[in-house]
Amino acid sequence: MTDAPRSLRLIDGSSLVYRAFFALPESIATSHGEPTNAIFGFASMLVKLISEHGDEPTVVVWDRGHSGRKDVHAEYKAGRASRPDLLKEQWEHIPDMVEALGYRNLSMEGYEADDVIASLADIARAAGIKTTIVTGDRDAFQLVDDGLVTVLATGRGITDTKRYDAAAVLERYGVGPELIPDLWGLKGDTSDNIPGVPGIGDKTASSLLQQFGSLENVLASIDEVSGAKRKENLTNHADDARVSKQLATMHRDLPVGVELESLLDIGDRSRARESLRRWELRDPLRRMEEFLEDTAEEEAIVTASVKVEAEVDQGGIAALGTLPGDGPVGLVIHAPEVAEGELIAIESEIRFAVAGEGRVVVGTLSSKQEIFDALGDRPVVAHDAKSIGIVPANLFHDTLVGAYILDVARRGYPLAELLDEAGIAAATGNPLADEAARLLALAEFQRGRIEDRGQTSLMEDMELPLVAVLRALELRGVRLDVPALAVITEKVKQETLELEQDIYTYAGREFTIGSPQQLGQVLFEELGLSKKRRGKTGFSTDARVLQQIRDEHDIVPKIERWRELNQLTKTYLEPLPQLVDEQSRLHTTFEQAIAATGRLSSTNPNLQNVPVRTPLGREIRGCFVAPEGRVLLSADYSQIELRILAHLADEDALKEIFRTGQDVHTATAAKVFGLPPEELDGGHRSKAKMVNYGIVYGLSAYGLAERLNIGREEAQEIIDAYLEQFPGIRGFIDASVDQAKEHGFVETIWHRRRQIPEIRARNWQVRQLGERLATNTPIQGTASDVLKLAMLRVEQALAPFGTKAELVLTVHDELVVECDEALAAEIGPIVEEAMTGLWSFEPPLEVDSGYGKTWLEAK
DNA sequence: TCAATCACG
DNA sequence: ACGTACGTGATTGAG
Repeated sequence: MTDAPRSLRLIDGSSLVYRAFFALPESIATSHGEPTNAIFGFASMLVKLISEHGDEPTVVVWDRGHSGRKDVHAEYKAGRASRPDLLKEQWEHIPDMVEALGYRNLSMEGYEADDVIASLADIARAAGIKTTIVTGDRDAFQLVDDGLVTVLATGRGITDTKRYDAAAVLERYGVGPELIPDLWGLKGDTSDNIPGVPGIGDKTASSLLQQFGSLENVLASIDEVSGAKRKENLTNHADDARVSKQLATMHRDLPVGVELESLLDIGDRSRARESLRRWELRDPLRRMEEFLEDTAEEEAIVTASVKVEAEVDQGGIAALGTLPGDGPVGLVIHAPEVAEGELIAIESEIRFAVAGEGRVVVGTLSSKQEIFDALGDRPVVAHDAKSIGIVPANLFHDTLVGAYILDVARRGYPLAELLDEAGIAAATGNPLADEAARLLALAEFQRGRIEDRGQTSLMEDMELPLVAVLRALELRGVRLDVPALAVITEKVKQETLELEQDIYTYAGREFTIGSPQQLGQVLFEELGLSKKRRGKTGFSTDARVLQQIRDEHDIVPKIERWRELNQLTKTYLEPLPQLVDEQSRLHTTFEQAIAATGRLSSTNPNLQNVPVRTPLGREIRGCFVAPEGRVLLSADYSQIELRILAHLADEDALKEIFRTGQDVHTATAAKVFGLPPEELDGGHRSKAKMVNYGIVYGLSAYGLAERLNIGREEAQEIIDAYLEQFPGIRGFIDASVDQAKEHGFVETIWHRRRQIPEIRARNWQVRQLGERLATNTPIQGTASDVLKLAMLRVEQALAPFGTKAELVLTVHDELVVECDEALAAEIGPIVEEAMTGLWSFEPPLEVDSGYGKTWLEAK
C-alpha cells in the first residue's frame, strides 16, 4: 500500500451532478418518494470509478459563484438552468455522501470548479503526482500533460467514460492539449456559450491550427486561408475568437490554500454503506460492498445499525426444544436445487436454521416436512414462505410480503438486500444461522414500519393468510385435456403451413414472418403498402397497423391469421402439454409480491392470460377441464372496478346505475349523449364503454380520441359531458392527484399504499403518468384487495367440503372452483356469498357464476 | 438484454 | 405546449 505510486483524482462534481440529473428519469426515488436520480447517478459514477479505475485519493470539486473568467457562461448557466427544486434538494446531500465514501469535497468562494481543478492539477503535477480529472467538460483537455495528467471524460451516459492522454487528445482533435483553448476560440462551444467563429467547427479549426500553429497565427494569416466566406468570418470575428479563447482558457493559478499532502489519502469509510443505503442505492451499494469486502471484511459488522448475536446449536431437529420461549422463530431452509428431469434431491443435503431469541439451532433434514412437524404451531418467520413448498401452520411474518407491502413498486426483494438496507448484521459466524437470526430481526423491523403506517391488518388479515391459500391453489393445479389440445395443435399446424406458403408466394420470397423488421421490409419496401406508425427500430407492423392496411393486399389477412396462430401455438398449444403432472394437471406459480397495484400474477405457466376472446382462443380455453365426475365453477365480479370507482368517488348517479341493475355502459351512454335508451345504438355504447375504461385508467382526451378514432375536440366534449353527468368522478380524480402530490402516495380502501414519485417529476410526460397512476391505483388496487379477501373467504367457506370443492384459480376478477358435479348447484351460491359479503359499501358488488365441464362452459 | 408483439383482466 | 390510456407474462428476433 505505502509503496503504491501516489496519485490523485479530481472530480468536477457540479458538472457531473447536473449531467446525472438530466440524464436519468425523475421517477428514480426512495421508497419514501424522495427523488434520487442525481444522487443515484453521481454515486454510480463514484463507485464505478473505484471498481473500474481503482481506489484513489479523490477530491470532488464544486462550483461556488463564478470565476469571472466566464461571465457570460455563468450568467447563461444561472439563467437557463437555474437548479430545479428536485435537483436542489438532492444536491444538499451529495457532499455528505462523498465524505461517507472516504473522499474530500472542495470549493472556493467565487470560483468555478474547473478553475479550481486546473490549479490543483498544476500543483499536483509539479509535485510529480499522477492526476486524473473526471469531468464532462471537454475544455478540460487543455490540462492533459506529459503522462502525469489525464482526463477521464464522461460520455453520453453518466457512467461511461473515456480516458484521454496527450496522444488521445491529439488523435481526437488533431492538436495537442496546449492548443485546446485556441481550438475552442475558433470553433466555439454552444453548450458553454462560447461564440467562436461562425462556420468553423471541429474539423476546420483543427486543420487551421495544424497549418498555422496557433489562434494568433491564424488571425495573422487570414490572407492565406482558403475560401472567401471563411476569410470574411475570420476577419469579422477575430475579436470573438480571442475572447472565446480567453473564456476557454482555465485559470491555473488560484490560491487554493490547501496542502497537497492533505489531499493524498482516503478517509474513513465507516459510513459508506449507511449512506448508500440511506438513499436506497442498491446497485452502487452492492458494488461498493464487493469492493469493501475485498479490502476490509470486518467493517460490515462494525457499521451495521443492528447487530444480531446468537449462540449456535448444531443439535438439529432434536435441539429445537431448547429454543427459549414460545415467541416467533426465524426459519431458513436451504435445499439443493433439483434440476428438471433429475430424480430427487439428496435429502440429507436439506439444511435448516431456526432462530429464536439469542439462540439458533441448525441441522439437516431428511424431508422438509420434518421441520414443520417439529415446529408445530410455533409462530414462524420466513422469507417467501410459499417458495419453501410447505407453508408453516402458523406463519407469523413473511419478509418478502412485508417488504412488498412497504414498497410495492420495487423490482425484487432479495433477502440479502433487505437485511442490508435495514442495517441488520450478524456475527455468529455460521452463515445459515446468521441468516435465520437476521431474518427474525428484519421481521421485527418490518412489523414496526407496517404498524406505523396502519397496514397491520392488511398484512395479518389479508396477505399473510393468503400465502397458504396461494400455495394450496398451486398444489391443486388445474386439469388440462391434453388429447383435445393435441387435436387443435394438429389442425393449427396444418393451417400455419398453408399460410406460410401463401405468404411467401405473395411476398415473392421466403422470410421470417415473425420478425417485425423483416415483415416491415416486405410489406412497406417490397410490396409498397402504406406505412403507418413507426417505432424505434422501424415501421410498426402491429395488429392495428395490419388492420388498417388489410384491404391493400391479400397478404395482410394471411399475416394477421398467421400471427394469431403462431402466438397461440408458441405460448399455449406447444408448451402447456409439457407442463402437466401425472394427473394431467397444470401447476402455476402465483406471485404475491410483483404487481404495484396489489394484484397477483401467474407464471410458469401464466394461467391468467389463457385466451378467450377469439374463436380459436376459446377452443384452447375449452381444454381446461374438470376431471371425471367433477365440474369447474367460475365466479366473476361484474364491473368491479367501476363499482369501486362509484364508491370511492361517492358518485350517486353511477351508484344508482348499479343499484338498479342497468347495463353500465348503455346507461352511461344515455347520460353522456343525452339520449333516451331507445335511440342509443351500439356505437354509443362502445364509446361510453371506452370512456368508462378510460376513467379507470386515468383518462385523457388524447388517449380517448386515439382509441375512438375521433378528433381530440370531440373526445374532450365527451369527457366534459361525462364529468358533468358524474361530478363525483371529477372530485375523485382531483382528490387522488392532490393526495399523491401532497403525500407522495395513494392507497386503497384496505390501506395498500403505492408511492407515486412520478407525480413530482419535472418532465410533463412523467408527471401525467403520475396522475394516471394516482387515479388508477386506488381502483385497481382496491379490486385486488377485494379479490384477495374473496379468496380467503371462499377457501374458508369450502373447507368443510374437503377435496370435494376446491378453489383452483384466480384471474383478477374471477375465481375458479373445481368441485364434484353433484355439489355444483350448492357450491355456486356459497361462493357468490363469500365474494359479495366482504363488501359493505354502495354500490354493492355483484357476482356472476356458472359451471360446466370446461372453463369455457363455466363462463 | 431490449424492443416488439400479443395473450389476459 | 405536450402527445399516453392501467396492470401483468411469454415469446421471439436482433444486437
